[in-house]
Amino acid sequence: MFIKSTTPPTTKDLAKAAGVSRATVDRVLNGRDGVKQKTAERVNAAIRELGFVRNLQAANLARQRNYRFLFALPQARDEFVQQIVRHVEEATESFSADQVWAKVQHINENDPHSISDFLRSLDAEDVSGVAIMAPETPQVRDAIKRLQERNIAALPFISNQSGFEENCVSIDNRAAGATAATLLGRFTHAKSGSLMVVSESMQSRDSQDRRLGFDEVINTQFRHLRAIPSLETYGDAERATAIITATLLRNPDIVGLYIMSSEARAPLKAVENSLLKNQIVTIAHERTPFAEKALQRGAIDAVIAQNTGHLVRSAIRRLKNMLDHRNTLKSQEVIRTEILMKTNL
Amino acid sequence: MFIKSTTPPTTKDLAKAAGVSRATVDRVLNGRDGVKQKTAERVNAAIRELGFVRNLQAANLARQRNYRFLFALPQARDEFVQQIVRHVEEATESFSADQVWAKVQHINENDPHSISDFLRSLDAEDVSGVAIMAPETPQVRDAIKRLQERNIAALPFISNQSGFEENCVSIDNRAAGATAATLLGRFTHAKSGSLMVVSESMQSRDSQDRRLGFDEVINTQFRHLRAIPSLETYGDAERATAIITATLLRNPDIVGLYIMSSEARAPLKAVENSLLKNQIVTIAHERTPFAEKALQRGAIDAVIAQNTGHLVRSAIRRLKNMLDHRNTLKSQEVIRTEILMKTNL
DNA sequence: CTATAACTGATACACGTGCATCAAAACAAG
DNA sequence: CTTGTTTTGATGCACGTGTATCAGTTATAG
Repeated sequence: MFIKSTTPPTTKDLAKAAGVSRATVDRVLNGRDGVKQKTAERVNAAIRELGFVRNLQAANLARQRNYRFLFALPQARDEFVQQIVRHVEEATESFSADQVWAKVQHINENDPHSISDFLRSLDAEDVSGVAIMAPETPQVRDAIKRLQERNIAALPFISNQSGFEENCVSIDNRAAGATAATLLGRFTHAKSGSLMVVSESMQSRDSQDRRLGFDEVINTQFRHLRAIPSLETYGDAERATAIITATLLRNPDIVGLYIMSSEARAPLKAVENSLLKNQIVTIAHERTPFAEKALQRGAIDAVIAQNTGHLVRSAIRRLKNMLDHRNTLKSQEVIRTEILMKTNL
Repeated sequence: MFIKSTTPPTTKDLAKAAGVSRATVDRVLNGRDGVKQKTAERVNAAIRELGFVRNLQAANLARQRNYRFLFALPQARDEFVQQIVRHVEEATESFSADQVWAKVQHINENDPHSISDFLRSLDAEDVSGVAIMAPETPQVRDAIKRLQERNIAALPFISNQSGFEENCVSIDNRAAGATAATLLGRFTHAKSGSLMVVSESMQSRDSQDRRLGFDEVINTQFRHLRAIPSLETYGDAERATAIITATLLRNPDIVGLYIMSSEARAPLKAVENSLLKNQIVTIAHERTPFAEKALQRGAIDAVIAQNTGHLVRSAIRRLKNMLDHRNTLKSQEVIRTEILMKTNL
């Protein structure tokens, strides 16, 4: 149990223990200069000895710190983005008592130049940190680095930005693809057959990674199955219907479908209209309201997803930790690749 | 974006807006009496108008509040409990700057009387809240209620306690069982066969719920499979080996194994020593180091698990919210039934 | 040994809220 | 109207830390 009524040590206690004044303790704690090394060491020794931990509440109160975060999200308002928006709003409500606010700002994810301009326009007075969801480009990568120089915390969000592996909220897309492949392979009972892969675009690194993980598993563990080249919908429902219907006709041996993009509506409809609908095992991405319903009625067999709420809160915590100069608890912030079925919604 | 340099409204602003003094605002905010209804309403109107949110940091500082939480866990030191202990320690580290500490206290989970005694012995000066992991009994249920009366937050943790559905960190065991069944059913390619279910004990409600969900799915969706009665190990490795080996011999058509208890070691060994080892699809529970290794080498096909770290942090947040009188964000605290495979560890 | 620089201490106020006390004002009952 | 009660205001200190100023103390260089 806890030792009865012990209050945690304060800077006052520190000063007494180290035999210095509170002013000196303050200089050491906040890295101001003008302190002899020997004195600083005495203070640090006292910190270790007493197990002193700075009271963040009091510190933030004193320096009037508050946390204003921006989520820079794609303009495309697909269900996945909408989910994120919703969770940002939810989070801002539950965090407001802790002086944390978050807002969404839509950006043109395909115009790196405008993103970079936008990020440059931010003022540390207005926003303390930004979570950026945009494809990887040199401009954006640079802009992020420059933000950090101006004391604005910046965090690649969901989309990968190489060079920030250690400090970003991202998804292991390769694992996601591999998981989808495993499920497809094991759910399918056919002796042989083809697997259809549908994506919005294979340009993005996310899609490429997913496909990579997918092929890896199919080619090594399910050699009786054959993954055909990815179909690209370009976010166009009509095009999606057309190419999928055509592919189904051309490959009557299709036994599985992997929908990599978050918009599953059109691809699924095309399959459901075909004759094969009950014999095709379907795996989709992202937990959207549509995907949930499809799971319920059995049109989709499993969904690979990230917990969007968790993604958002994780980003907020990471941004906050960056500003507080404390290191993030790794295990807390690992974003799990979730598998959802009808039974564990 | 945020409005440039706006500071959130304070009680002072509230007082001015409502045309009363800070003392009156204080009386309203903290529910002290001696305020005319009409005045209180003026203050509340101002709160709504300004969007005032009490600064918890400042409030906690003023009232010297800190959060000391206790996790009352079973004495049995199986891998699952050990995981929880580890995460409690980890959490206490990352939360200490926010004046939150957590400790573990092992209790005899099978002696409701001693648990109740223990809970009664707690003093609000020492501990602000308790998360209790113990089987449901009237004594424990009562003790929890009495704790709350003494201003100690109490939270049924993982084990179900009926009557606290709305306010506990728990697992949907029925969904877990159903998910296991679905996976077993779909992973198994045999035309017919038996499924073996192994549990530590079928006494606990958790086990019963899991079995219920399991049977429900098998009996409706996989009628070519037959779930045989649960085998109980009573936590005894030798006994486990013996009964499982015997069952395997008696039922040569076994194609699937569902290990419901968190200790998968003995059951798995028994199966691996048998002749059928490669033909049996195995689903286990809880992400323990052993289970992870077994997944890697293919001895277990999937694991149904809760994210222990998330469980612990969720409990801490809930306890804190109870004391702060704010309501918990539902979506944040839903504990997902996770499916783990080799590819998404 | 002085003159200067580098360090340290003392002191005060701020942040937003909780809490307590006492006086002043408004109201109700007789 | 007086008396007593209820409601309100004014004021002050506390919590733990950040920040600033100025005086006082050492150390260092010349």
